[in-house]
Amino acid sequence: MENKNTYYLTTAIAYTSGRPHIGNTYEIILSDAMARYKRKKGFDVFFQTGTDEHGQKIEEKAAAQNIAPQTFVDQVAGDIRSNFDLMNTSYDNFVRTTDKYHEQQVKKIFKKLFDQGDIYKGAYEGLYCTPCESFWTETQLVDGKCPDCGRVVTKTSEEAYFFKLSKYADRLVKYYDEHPTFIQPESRKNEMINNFIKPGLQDLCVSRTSFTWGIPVDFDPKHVVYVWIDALTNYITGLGYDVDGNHGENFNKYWPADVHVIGKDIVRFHTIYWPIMLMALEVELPKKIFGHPWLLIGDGKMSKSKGNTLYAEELVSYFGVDAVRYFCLHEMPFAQDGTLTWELMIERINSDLANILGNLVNRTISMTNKYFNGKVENTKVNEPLDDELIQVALDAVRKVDEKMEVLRIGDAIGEIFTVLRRCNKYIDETTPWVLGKEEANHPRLATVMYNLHEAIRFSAVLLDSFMPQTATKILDQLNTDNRSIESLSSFGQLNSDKVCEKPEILFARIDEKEMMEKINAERPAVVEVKEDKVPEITFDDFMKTQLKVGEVISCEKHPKADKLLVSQINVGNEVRQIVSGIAAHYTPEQMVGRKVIVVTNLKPAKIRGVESQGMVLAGEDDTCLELASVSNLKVGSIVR
RNA sequence: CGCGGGAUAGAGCAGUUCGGUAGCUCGUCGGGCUCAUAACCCGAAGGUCGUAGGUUCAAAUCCUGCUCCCGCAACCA
Repeated sequence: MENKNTYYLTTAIAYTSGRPHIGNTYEIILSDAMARYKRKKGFDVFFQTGTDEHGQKIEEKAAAQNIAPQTFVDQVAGDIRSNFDLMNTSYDNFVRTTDKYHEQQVKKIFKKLFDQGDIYKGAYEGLYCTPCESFWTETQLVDGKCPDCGRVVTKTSEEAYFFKLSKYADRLVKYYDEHPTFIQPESRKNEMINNFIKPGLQDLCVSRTSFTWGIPVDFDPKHVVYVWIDALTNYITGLGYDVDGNHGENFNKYWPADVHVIGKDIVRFHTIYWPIMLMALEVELPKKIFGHPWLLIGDGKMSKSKGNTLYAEELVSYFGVDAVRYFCLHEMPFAQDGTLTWELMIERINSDLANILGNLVNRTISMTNKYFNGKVENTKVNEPLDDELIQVALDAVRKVDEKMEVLRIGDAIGEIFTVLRRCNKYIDETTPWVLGKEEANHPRLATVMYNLHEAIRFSAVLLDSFMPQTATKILDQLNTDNRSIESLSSFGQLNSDKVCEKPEILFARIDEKEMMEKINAERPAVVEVKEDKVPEITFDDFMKTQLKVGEVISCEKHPKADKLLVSQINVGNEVRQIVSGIAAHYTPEQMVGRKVIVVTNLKPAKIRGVESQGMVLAGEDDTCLELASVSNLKVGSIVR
């Protein structure tokens, strides 16, 4: 195998259906740290990211706003790009699946695969509910009927193109075996083999006729290319891949990819579909797929309905870019989902960035100014005590590299902080303020300060891949331009024997209580803005809704759904059966006897097979759900 | 039995592959220091490793059952 000095890494391309939240942003921060580190190590790095801009969802969203899909994705892609830029990420190329060169190649790839027999025209068979225009599988049906409307479904088939995956299954497994680190973390490899490959790979549906916002199939224009071939191929089209072999320079130079960094939810597409596609195209396979974990907010996954979505912009506005980068990179476990809360964020900033890092730089530079007017000089009055500090700094260079090799980014940063902690301890051990009192001790003091500067320089050079702005600030303050990783090969290469600046606070300590008050005061405003967007209705519109007081006579759990309760409710002239999604908050016992407000003229519907004849009113915020209840009104009373 | 992940000190996590004294960071308490951003350094308390069994000289780690949590799916009239 040739020893190439290039390094190609990619993120997954972001779907342009809406504004990217911090979980989406996390992926590019992670990748950026890897890209920067490899560059520092001397690799010729090509770092690609981009946006996935086709599909039904986007077509619908654009239609809802009454704008062209292209206009819609232009806007969102712009938002995503500025989000990435805000985080100071150093991507070399930003691919959009609506880019002309990409669309052209996708068409050609599809044609080639068809011509060579890997793609064939078949029928997408399923159980179709005509009124709902939806396909369902056996298991999705409720009592053999459409889970949406309860009507009878018919076995229908729709014309579609399929990719013969099974043909390549053996080769894929062989590739896994020959490249044991292909899938990271490794646990996901077994998941893929056991769940998808062993049971036999199903042919993959690679075209759609149900929407038009996509790349048309050249030779059969009522089809558009479905997401797999469209999106995954960006990794090669972005480099200038050409089906006919007239590749761009970048493709010849950088392919195969060294690593695709992706979310753990799409590991399957990248470790099965994508390699098989490449085999069919006779293109080399990527070397590694890293399925990173998710960044969770508080207890659960981010969701707009919970109101716990966090955006990078917002976090940056409170804490700054590097603090957010630090948190994402350091606090995320390798294989397990990580948690982000405001409190944890503040805790890490105070403890790690302000106390250990910022304060160290500050106190060191202050002392240099105080004792030597900013002059740094290695007087080489060494004591055995110094050796440990020096060793820790040297070890860190190797350890960071080892951790980065196995994609343990959080652990790599931890190694840098070990050096910083050791520096603080070294100050305590050498007590510069005591040495400073006697002129005779100044040569020793100068060495102590030199060692400190040098150890800090080590840390800053290593930190540069993770917190570039901070690293630059530190090195500027140290007034050194010796910033290469090579300059860490031995201790003592600090070339700033001249001066250093007055210390500047790198990270201010945050008063948690104050900050939380500020955040809480500012954030609910966001929710209110959203509500303003709900269109006005007239009085007549409102009066179309009939609301009555009803009393719950009996209540039980829905037999086929965890979140639902089925209540029998007396609304005066009759008893209604109503299904409500409140099982997480109320037990059936708590429901019985309660007087609630019921929408009585709502069109009945089947929910998970049980008929619901109305709706019980309830309110919800981010922490609780509560029924709207009355106590004195008679059953059957009209509510307005 | 729909699929998958998880349960380790008050909080966030490592350790589980390949059994051998239960670890890190934050927080708490006590002490030291004063160069520094009420920062730094030292020390202490705090865990029957979800639960019940099994294998073993030895189990957080391997095996089996169970409970609870979380995602996906379904669904929120």
